[in-house]
Amino acid sequence: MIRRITLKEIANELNVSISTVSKSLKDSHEIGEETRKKIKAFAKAHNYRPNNIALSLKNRKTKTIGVIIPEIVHHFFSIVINSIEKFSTENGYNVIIAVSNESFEKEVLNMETLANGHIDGIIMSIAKETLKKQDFHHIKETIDLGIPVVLFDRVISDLKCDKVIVNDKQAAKEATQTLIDDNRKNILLLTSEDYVSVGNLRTEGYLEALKDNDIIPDSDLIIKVKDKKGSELEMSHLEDELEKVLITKKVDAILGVNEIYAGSALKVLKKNKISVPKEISIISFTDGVISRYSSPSLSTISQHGEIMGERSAKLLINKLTGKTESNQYKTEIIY
Amino acid sequence: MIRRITLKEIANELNVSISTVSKSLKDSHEIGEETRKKIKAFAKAHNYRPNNIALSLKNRKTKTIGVIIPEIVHHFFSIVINSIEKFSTENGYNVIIAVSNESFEKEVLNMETLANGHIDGIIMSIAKETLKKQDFHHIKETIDLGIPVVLFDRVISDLKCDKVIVNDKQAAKEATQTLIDDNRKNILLLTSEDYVSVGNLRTEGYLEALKDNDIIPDSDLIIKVKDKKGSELEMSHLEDELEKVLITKKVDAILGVNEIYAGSALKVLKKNKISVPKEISIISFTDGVISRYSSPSLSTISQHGEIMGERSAKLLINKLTGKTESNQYKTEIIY
DNA sequence: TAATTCAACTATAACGTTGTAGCTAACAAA
DNA sequence: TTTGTTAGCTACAACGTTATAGTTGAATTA
Repeated sequence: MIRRITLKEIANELNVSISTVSKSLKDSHEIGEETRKKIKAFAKAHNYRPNNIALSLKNRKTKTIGVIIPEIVHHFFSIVINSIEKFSTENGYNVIIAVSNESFEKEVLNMETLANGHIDGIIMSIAKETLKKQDFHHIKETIDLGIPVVLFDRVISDLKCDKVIVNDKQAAKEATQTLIDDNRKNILLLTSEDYVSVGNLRTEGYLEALKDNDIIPDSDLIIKVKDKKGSELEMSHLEDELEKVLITKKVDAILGVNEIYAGSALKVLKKNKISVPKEISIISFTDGVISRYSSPSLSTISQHGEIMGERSAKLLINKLTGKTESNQYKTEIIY
Repeated sequence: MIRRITLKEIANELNVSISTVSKSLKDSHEIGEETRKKIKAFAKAHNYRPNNIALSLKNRKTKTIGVIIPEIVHHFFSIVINSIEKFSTENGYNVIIAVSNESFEKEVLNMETLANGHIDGIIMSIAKETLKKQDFHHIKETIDLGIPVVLFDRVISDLKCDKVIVNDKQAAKEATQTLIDDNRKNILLLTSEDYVSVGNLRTEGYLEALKDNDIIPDSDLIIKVKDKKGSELEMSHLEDELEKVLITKKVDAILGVNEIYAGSALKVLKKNKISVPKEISIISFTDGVISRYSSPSLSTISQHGEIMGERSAKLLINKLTGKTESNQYKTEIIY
């Protein structure tokens, strides 16, 4: 086991001062060429690497970005992380991951840990429970400490930070319009509870499209899926409810606010031998793999995970490198 | 913006020395109770948090684990990461993510960055290209620096580190046996090229099971999928080949070494109106979501991503905390 | 010859901690 | 009175780095 060599050790070995070594390695002209060469050769031979922790302490910069996401085993979020990681690495930043598991408490804890630790800034998507509670003190405090934050996808508006969102309302509206244009007017909406802003916006878009086409929304056709962490149970519940609606109501299209819901719908339709998309057409927000392997394919509305990750990372890194004013906040909308 | 308060600042405010503050906050009995109380109250009021970077420098410990994986948008790996993150957080460690994208060069780079940076140890799964090259100098060097490494899933045996693997050979053998017991003796194997140890072991298991049952392996029934990064192309190539075999050969079962291959197979079978599992049964190694939403469901062999992640993290943290000898290496096999 | 300049280096402080050793005043023991 | 003990504090070094402000000795200038 070979411990990494330090400037001090090099200095001792070569009988010069630490400063001389430091400056030589930085090719400072304060140091004579001969000495410089000798020191650089020695450092190279001993595979010298500066200690990044010491540098972090000195520069008050860690070159590391913290990412807090609600889930990691989730196609959309894993795409975003991948994209954040890619862009960050290209720009000399490391990425630390923290998972809130949709829990408020865990999110607060994650935030604390990151804010006290080895990171320069945070990219996050807010947990469902946090959105429900509407308690964002932890985010505010982090921002107050001078740690830049970028929110993506699940965002709240009154925080002093950059944001990256999909124009969910517009996208849902357009999707709904597509269905209507296809002469499908009995559109079942599978959405989440109201406190999830994304689901909410998509519902708004859906409603707006109906209104534009003078269709009166039928509340029986809007299923708000209750979020019971256990998800398995949640899904079977959704499936039951769905089956009920399909019997009592005429439905010729389904709009799902995420791929899990749409996947469940597909399953129910198959079970009931309803042909897709002939009898019922499904459109879903997704970035998932599911649709790729289910037949028939679902029409999908991309959530642009990749763009989202890159934009978020770019916004944060621009703040960190001083390329954008630290007191000016942008909201990027991805169409 | 409020900068975090330091010991020095507290000391100045209260007209005591830095040592006194440090000791008070650690409840040292060297300091009088009154002074201690006063300092603790002041620190609390000003929300004092120790600077973890300074501590890292002093203690030569960062309480951070680096993870290098070939891909992140991948169900198996995302499960492993999730599990690593969970276990690590519970034990006071942060997790830094690096993605090799199956590239040797990127893996070496990742390794370098991590080894110079804010981490105490590394958990990794080796990139395909690295396995192909059989060049592991970067891993060796990291280990030589005294940074403990844990390998999972894609492992090579002659490195001085802990390893966590699935008993792939055994699992494949058992799966194959199941098929044979079901009176399916014309089993098509969809596997990867030989340098991927996992695929290789599974192939071995497959062959062994055939041998045990006195079935002579038919090389036409073993499709080794060439890995062309682009994956889309790769898949359509696989599908073509598969279709060809299905025409020329009798096949009553398919064993896929991963879920992507199995998914493709399923697609082809559907396209050709071959009923699954009546005419052809599919068994696949996977942890994926795909099978959950494809009908009929694939029989799957779990890769135990969760257990794998946890075991890896546990092995590493045990090394880091000195619970296990630093020069003793374990290989854990998950059945 | 004395003052000036300059190249080539070194010393020091600082980033925020902590542990060890050292100091001081008060009191007890001899 | 002198010595010893102790409580309660402070000073200092160290972790590894860099930027700023010195310090040399030799060559150049007046």
